[in-house]
Parts: sequence; structure tokens; C-alpha cells
Amino acid sequence: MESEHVVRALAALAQDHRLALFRLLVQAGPDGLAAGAIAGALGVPASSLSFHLAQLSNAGLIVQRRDGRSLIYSADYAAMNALVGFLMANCCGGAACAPAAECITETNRERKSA
Amino acid sequence: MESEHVVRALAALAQDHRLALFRLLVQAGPDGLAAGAIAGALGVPASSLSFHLAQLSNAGLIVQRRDGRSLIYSADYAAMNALVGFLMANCCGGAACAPAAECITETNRERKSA
DNA sequence: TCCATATTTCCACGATTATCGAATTATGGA
DNA sequence: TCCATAATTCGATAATCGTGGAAATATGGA
Repeated sequence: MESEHVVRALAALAQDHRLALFRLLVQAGPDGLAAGAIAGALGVPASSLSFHLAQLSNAGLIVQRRDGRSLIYSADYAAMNALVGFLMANCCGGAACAPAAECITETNRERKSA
Repeated sequence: MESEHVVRALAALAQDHRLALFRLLVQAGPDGLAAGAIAGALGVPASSLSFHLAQLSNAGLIVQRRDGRSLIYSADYAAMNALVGFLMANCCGGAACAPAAECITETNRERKSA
């Protein structure tokens, strides 16, 4: 994961609504939430929410899938883990430091064994 | 750690020079680096660097101490750990997720036992 | 086909951010 | 005290960002 990509991910998270949105999806798990449900939960106008979803999506932090008329968004746990890993890389020059943890989801487990 | 503070920390990291700067300090360890040394390492004009140091400092991600004529900056590992913890909190509603890891420095160890 | 629902794109505005030279402040040595 | 070094603050400029209403684009059901 190169630095430019990380900056985009951090910028995507560095905003009130988007941070709340991302955490909402992180806590919602792999099933995700529809755009409308998110708008309701956060109290953000649809057009604004759409803008923020695009930012997070563009940064690779969330993924989109369609279910009927709804677009379902969910957190990309692998991206989150990579981001955290990048921040903590070579912490203290490697001395006395624990490695970054990961959120191990079912989909991640599959991805790893694949 | 409340959301507003986290947004400030993320915004501080969401910039090329500052991300490089923070990682430089993370890897330098608790001894830190003088402002001049950082400017040299990153190739950033002194006044610009000062601006970026202030942002990171303001966000609580780095700390400053004086040594003679030099100001030494170092990463605040506790803040970094808190930030990562906040992002991954209640991941997947708590199911099947490992907790966020921490970078355990000597100073952190002391802080914990205190 | 026609309509209702779900969501996105467009647009214009005000607000915030990054940049860096010049001037300023703090510290230590002669 | 006077000077050199280390770093910050000031100030002006260009660029990017967040906002939300209105219009446009899917999708599914009658």
C-alpha cells in the first residue's frame, strides 16, 4: 500500500460525517447497510451522503453492491487493516513493538486461504 | 477518545508531508528527532515544516521537548494506539474480530503500570 | 408502458488548507 | 553584551472541500 493511497484513505476518514459513516459500517459487519438506511441513521441529506459515500468508496475503504433498488455499502476490512498496518509499520525501529492487529472477518479468512 | 479529536488526528495525517513526518517519528522511536533534522530528511522548507509540526502537535499525535537550541519531536504512541482502537472499535459488532494491537514502548509500559 | 422509490450527478457558494519568503523570537557561546 | 543558530509566526495566494436543493438516472412492480 503506497503512501498516496494511504493519504486518500486518511482524508476520507478525516471528516465528521464520513468517520461516523465508516464506523457505522465497520460495526454493521459484512452485511452492510443500504444508502437510505445510512442517511436515516446519520441524519444527512441524500445528496450529501452520496458525496461522502463516493469519497470513502474512492479511497477503497468501503464497497458497494446492489440489492434490488437499494445500494448496499459495507466496510472493506482488508483496507482498514492495511491502513493501520501502514501507520504502525516499523514502529520504534521494530524494537519492543507488537504488530498491528487485524479484524478477521469471514471474508478475510477466505481471502487469506485463497 | 471522542470523535472530534479523532477527526483532527486523521486530518493531521491526511497530507503527504505530515504522513511521512509522522511515520519518520514513529520509526525513530521515543528519542525523536530535531525539527532541523526532520526538515533535512523530508526536504521541506523550515516554515512549511513548522506548520505541519504544529498540526500534528495540535492533534496530539506528537510531542515536543527542548534540548538546547533544538526542539525535539517524537511520536505519541499512546495517541496512535487510541486512534487505531477507535477505528476498529466494535468491529463486526464484536463477532470474530481480534482486538487492535498496540505499539508497546518503554514509556507506554510505565504509563500503564502507573 | 407508466409510476414510485432509491440513489446519484450537477451546480454554486462559503470555508478551510497548503505553501513559502520575510520578519520575529529563543537559546547558547564568545 | 553581541552574534550565530534553531525554529516559529505572519501574510498573501492558489487550490481543495463540504453543503444541499434541483434535476437526472436506475430498478422493480402494477
